[in-house]
Amino acid sequence: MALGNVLLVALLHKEATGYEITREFDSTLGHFWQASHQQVYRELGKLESEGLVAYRDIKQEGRPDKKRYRLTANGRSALKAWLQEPPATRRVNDELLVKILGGEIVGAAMLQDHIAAKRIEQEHRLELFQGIEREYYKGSKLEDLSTEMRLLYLALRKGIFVAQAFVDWAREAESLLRRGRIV
Amino acid sequence: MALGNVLLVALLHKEATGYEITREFDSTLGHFWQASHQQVYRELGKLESEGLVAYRDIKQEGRPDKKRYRLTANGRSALKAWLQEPPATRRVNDELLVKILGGEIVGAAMLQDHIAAKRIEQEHRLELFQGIEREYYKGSKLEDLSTEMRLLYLALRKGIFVAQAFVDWAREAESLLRRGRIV
DNA sequence: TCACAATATGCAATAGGTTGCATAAGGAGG
DNA sequence: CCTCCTTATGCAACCTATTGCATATTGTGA
Repeated sequence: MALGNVLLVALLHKEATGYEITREFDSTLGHFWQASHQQVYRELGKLESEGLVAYRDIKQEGRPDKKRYRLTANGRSALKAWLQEPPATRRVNDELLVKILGGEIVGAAMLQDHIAAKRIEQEHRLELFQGIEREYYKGSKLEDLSTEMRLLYLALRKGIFVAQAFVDWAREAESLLRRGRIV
Repeated sequence: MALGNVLLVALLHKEATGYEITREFDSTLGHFWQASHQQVYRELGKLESEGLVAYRDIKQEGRPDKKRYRLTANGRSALKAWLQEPPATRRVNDELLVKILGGEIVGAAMLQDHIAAKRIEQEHRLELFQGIEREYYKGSKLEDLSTEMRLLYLALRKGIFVAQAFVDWAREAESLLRRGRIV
């Protein structure tokens, strides 16, 4: 039921259509959770049938009506119950590490390529996050921002710490491989 | 097909039964990839039907025969092809961050609890990894170890960097929450 | 002695996620 | 003018993963 609860969080401060929520999964919310538009529509339908969200139709000519969803009182209390549960532990599935383990049959150069590609990805992420930090959080005091923005700050800092750690590790690993110390 | 390829990596240096591979998913390999015994047996059956692994029966009295699986030549080349593909990008699903985003309705104390629980988990991980590093890698030179052990060293270092970053972030976040700076 | 964990396999049902396709109109660029 | 992108929804088939159950023996601790 995790995705359902993520949708409830997305509807916490505003009403939205499935399409708008999908847009959010492509931007900010996508750094927390990812879902396809098919998943979003299917799950919104399920939440509606359970009475956790309700929608009103927005008439449109020539195309299907929009459904603008909002949280119901039941939805709000179901969300609260979920938020109070300790977060579930996710299964570890680290394809890069598995590929490193098979490094003997592909060689050091291939491993360096794989690691460098991920490092560059994380460097971009890091720059993006640091840019957001400078733009929104470095000028003003935390107290002057909305609660939502302050909570986002915690999440942003997590992104920065973890991305930086990955980049640091990748540089070390690439250097060891380059110097022929591993394979 | 990711799990299938992980099983091929597990069979790279040795033959093994489904049960033995499941044991590995509970120990070292579990830090890279996790899978249940049901998944392992099902996937081994599929790999066998595709000719990527083969087994010979080990007779046992009173209980079902063991199947000792080994990599075939086809399996080895399928694995090589997979190892050369750049690792797929995993969907982001960070339940803790989503719960932080909903922090307004549960309050600072609950968020601190959730973050602290994850921090303690990562602190244990970190201690475990640092223990392994001291035991296997601090005494001897990297060159004196097997290739497999050297590759494991890269993975171990990743675990240390990432766990440390999480712990550092968690301490910062807990401190901000404790001082009432967020909610 | 009795219960429970470990060894060793596997099926079935359900839940969750991916991929492909379909519809339909307006606007932008070549 | 024609194609592609964006807006806006959704079904169906498939693949992957989880949960619950089932079997059968040996060894260990209470």
